[in-house]
Amino acid sequence: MQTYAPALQRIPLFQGITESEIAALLTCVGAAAVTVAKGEFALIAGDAPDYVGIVLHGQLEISRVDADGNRAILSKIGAGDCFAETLACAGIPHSPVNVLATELSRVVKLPYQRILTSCGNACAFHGRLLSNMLGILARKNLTLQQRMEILDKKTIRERLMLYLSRQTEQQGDPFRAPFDRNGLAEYLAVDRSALSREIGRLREEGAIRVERNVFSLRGKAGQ
Amino acid sequence: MQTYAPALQRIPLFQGITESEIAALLTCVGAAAVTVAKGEFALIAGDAPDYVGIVLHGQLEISRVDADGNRAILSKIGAGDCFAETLACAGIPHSPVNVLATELSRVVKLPYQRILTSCGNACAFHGRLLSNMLGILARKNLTLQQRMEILDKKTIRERLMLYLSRQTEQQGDPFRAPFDRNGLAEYLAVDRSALSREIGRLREEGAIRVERNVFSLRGKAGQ
DNA sequence: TGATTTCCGTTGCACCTGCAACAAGGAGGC
DNA sequence: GCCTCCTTGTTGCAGGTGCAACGGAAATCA
Repeated sequence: MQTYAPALQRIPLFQGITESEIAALLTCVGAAAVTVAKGEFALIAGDAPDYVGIVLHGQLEISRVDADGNRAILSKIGAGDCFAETLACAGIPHSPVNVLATELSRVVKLPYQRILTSCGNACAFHGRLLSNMLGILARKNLTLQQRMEILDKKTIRERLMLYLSRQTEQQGDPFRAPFDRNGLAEYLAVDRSALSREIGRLREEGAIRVERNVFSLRGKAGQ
Repeated sequence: MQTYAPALQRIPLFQGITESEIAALLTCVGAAAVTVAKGEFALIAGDAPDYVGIVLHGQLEISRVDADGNRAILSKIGAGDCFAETLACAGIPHSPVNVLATELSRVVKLPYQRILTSCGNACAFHGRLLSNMLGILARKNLTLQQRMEILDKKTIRERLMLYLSRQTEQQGDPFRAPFDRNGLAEYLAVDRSALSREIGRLREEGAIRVERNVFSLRGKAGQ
């Protein structure tokens, strides 16, 4: 039945928990696996997100519907990703988002209340689950915060330079960005061509060096 | 000694826990209260944020120092606010930020590891503490996400309209914004005068109605 | 009441940036 | 090789926006 325990072993939520412990945990919290056909919803706006969702396989998109009926896709998730965990933890009674399967998918739902209330059994890994959960939320928090600092800047140059200096701090000086130009432009929330233009200017001024997605803050002279 | 338990009762981290339980909890996790003089640091960049900080009284500012030495103030916190909780939960070994007291302050530090490992005593409220913690992180997450959606928009008009429609969804139609113009401009990350200009245009077009910080999406005709 | 400060709207101006279109180079498929 | 698709750089243009400055209205306070 719970043949999906092995697959879960690698995702952040279950890090540090052995396969057999995961299996025990799943029955302990009353995990339920469901299949979601393409075009169907794993979670509908308005429903209570009282569980943590995990994608076993497939592809789903998280979207929000405006009052005007416009649908905005917030993100896409695949195997190993979680969903609804923030809503569940925040205790939001009605989901503001939809989770729609764009292909045949299978997801597990862990009832949030039973994640919280540690079972009577002496399952120490239950504590680990909570710890992992806190870690996931906190790291997502830091990620959001980091991008927000960038989006607070008003010019492309400021956003780019802040991004570059942050990355340089973390990865050392010549560093490889995990984006192509399009991705970087999206991350900085600016137009791609305008970004290219600004990169060109900075390069010409000798402030940065660029080759494909490898950046260096050392000017030409500095080598 | 732990005369500060009553003050803690009202902050989100301890919601649903009685005063006496809080006192027990504090000794249980080994909470330590420290006084921080004006100009001193409660947390220095590079140090291990292995605790959750709570401000009992006073005022502190969280700042980040660039490689160039420029200091950027990220936020200010006061009585009842928490700090370092995200870093602790994320397991960040070295704090990227400073927490500086701008006036004589007193803070409590709860060792994170001991928050996680529930004490041997049957303290059920320990679970509540974890639940509260998850709630805090998750809500902060949603707050960040919400603003991020706004900052993703490229024009003032789009940002403002998105903000207004979100607020209208939550508060009903004529709603009072918790900002003055300056604050709203900061939240939307745009220039104040440019925001005023755009508000003027929208009003003239009949798309919105505004009086001070009360907004309505119903056009003039709609009443 | 009068003075001071804060908040808000307005405007002129420069310029940054989004947008669209195009070209060059590279990667991969047949 | 040849073709196609993807990525990146470039450019003209229009318009949105930051910036600075000013003036009036409202609020706070003595």
